[in-house]
Amino acid sequence: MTISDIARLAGVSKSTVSRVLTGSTPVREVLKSRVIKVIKKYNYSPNLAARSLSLKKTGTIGVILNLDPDYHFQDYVSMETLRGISVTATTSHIRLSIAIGSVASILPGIIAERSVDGVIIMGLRDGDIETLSPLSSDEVSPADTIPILLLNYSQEFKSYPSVAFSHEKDAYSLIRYLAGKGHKDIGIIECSPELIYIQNRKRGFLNAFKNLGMDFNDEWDIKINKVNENTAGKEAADYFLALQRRPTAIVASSDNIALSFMGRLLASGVKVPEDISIVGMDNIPISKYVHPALTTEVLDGFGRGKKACQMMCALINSEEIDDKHIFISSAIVERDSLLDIRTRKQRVYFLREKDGLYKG
Amino acid sequence: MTISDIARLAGVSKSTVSRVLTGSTPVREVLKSRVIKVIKKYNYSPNLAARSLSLKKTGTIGVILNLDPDYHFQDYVSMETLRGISVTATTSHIRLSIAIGSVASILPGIIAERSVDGVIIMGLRDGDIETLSPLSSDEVSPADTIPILLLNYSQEFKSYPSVAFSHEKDAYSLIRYLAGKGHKDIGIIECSPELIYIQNRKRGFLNAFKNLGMDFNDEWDIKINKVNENTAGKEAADYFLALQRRPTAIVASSDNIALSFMGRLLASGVKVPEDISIVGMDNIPISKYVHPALTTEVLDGFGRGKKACQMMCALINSEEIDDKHIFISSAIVERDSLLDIRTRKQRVYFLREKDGLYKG
DNA sequence: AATAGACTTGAAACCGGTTTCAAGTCTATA
DNA sequence: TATAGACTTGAAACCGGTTTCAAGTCTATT
Repeated sequence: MTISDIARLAGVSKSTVSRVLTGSTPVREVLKSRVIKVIKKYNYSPNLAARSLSLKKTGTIGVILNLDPDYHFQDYVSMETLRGISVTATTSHIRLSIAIGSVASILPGIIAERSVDGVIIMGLRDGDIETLSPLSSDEVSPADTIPILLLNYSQEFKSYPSVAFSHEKDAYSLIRYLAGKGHKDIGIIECSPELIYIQNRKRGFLNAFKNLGMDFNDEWDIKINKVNENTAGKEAADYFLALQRRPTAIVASSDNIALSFMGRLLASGVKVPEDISIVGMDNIPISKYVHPALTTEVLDGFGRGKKACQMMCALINSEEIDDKHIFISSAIVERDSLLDIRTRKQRVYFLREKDGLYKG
Repeated sequence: MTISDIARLAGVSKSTVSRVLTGSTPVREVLKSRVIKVIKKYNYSPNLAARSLSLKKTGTIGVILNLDPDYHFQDYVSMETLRGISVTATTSHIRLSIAIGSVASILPGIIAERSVDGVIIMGLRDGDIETLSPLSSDEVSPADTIPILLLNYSQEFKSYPSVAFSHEKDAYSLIRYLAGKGHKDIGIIECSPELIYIQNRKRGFLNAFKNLGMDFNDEWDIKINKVNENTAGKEAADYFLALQRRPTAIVASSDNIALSFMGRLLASGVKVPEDISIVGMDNIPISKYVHPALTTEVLDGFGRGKKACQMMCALINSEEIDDKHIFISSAIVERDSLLDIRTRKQRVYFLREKDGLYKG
């Protein structure tokens, strides 16, 4: 079923059918309704390839998950982001093309073949900047390139628009929050310290320590280069268990690390939160239901995806955008794995349905 | 940069450039190398829309995640499946277009606009069959439709090819395995009993009980209609805690349920596995690292995705396929949440790196 | 040396839409 | 009633590829 078939069946030219479809030019009511009837009858929808070719627009957004494709997704927040993008795209009748793998291997191809109108990149790393730069150099005419939107922010990438979590600010708030609960001795688990967001968080932590007049003990900052977050938690636990003097609270760079860290501590007879408080990040669903329930930072992945999709649509339509860089700030949800060491009271959380959020 | 530009720059006709690109017809070496040089120089790649229009093939596979888009992804295995599809597609130079939402609202559109060469549907439900059937009726000419591949299997859908887990057989094996550990009193948590795979599992369970001469106690079969698996676990725990006589082992329909169920039991002072053994399903990464480590059924999501992508490619190319229905069987990984009640010995698992698998 | 057959190549048609352009129709005004 | 201007519509060009078809060139055989 093509536009010519519809035209023939409705007794008009294909130009007229096209005008009815796009609404670009008014069509007499009598013809219009005749065309619509035929379209409905045969459930006709214009061929995407033909339309894209003519309009020089594909109606598709590309999403690159810049991950090692050989490893599991373990990343709840990324999946929530994807869901946010998808739901928003669907309501705008925009298609989504996704690819998992390195930006370097994926991006040049999709730009050359013009299969999408814009690209959203998740999880860009420092080294990947070299892949992007030739695309925005002076040699390339603007017509030969497409908008690129990043889902993380760094100084190095700041020429590209972004929708990212405000990790630095959030990390600062978290330390202030813990200090408010009486914690002065705070440890940090940094998993994959080469990741940009881990570095941003680190800056926030250090700033908070400095401004709050707290010591930052290097011995309590463990860096783990592990893709598998679960063994990272175990490794970190073994490290802290071996120390003479331990922090009263430990901040992990994800809930997965926090949970496996906590599992290992519990198995070793350490009491959480009585001996050590634990704070995670991500608010993965299970974190609310483990025992003790995990105190964690809530990252609104869905919101990030939604904003990203909206911003990408604006970029594609060359609309004015207010902010080139949008930041999504986190909240802290306090559950049982955190002890207030001034009162030595732990919250009894497990049965509650609703989380009380603290926005820093 | 278009094919005509390349042709002009190389001093040949665009037919010749096309022949160099597709390899459809031999081209003299001298011209060929001239064309290739120009293509390389300008990093040219044919426009996807134009190519699709001409070839009547998009080189794209559609994936529909038939989920309520308003709810979180919580499904590790589905994400692993997506990863399997993606990795396999990428190596075959095939694009992936994904959509999250109901089949009914998504499928007719993508078929009408011909934006993909085939569709893989995840999580089809019983009611959705009505959306599919008009597409395969006699009224529709074969040229107007595209291959559809399902990622779950049911009697009702069996006219469609599928790549699915062998839930019925696996459930049977699991009961036999538990019986081998001395468990005669086994409970079941069925979350969302309207789902096809839950029904398939149920059949396997019942068959096993019957064939092994074990009683199936209806009181120990709790059905929970909850989208949120975590509250489901809590609810199930409350139910079993209130019973006079409890089973010695409980099988949950996912790790998430098992973990929140276990969390609730532990918080109530019940010992796992001494009082109750727990078995999950999915083998989500964290299940290996909680305390006690969860015994669970391993579903090879990645493998399912890989097979699905391969099968879809075969369907698109109208190749002969050996089996219309491919089944991926699970394995059991035994960790600490399961007690052998003949010896009353629990395995000490937590520190082990490698899982010992049992294939039923 | 003539000719059949294989090989190579470019022109033109085609895929299915959108849009420009020009022609035809209708209405309003002088 | 003649004519300007607005409105409606179809023909044709175009988007950027692939493929058919026919013509030209080259080699091999008689």
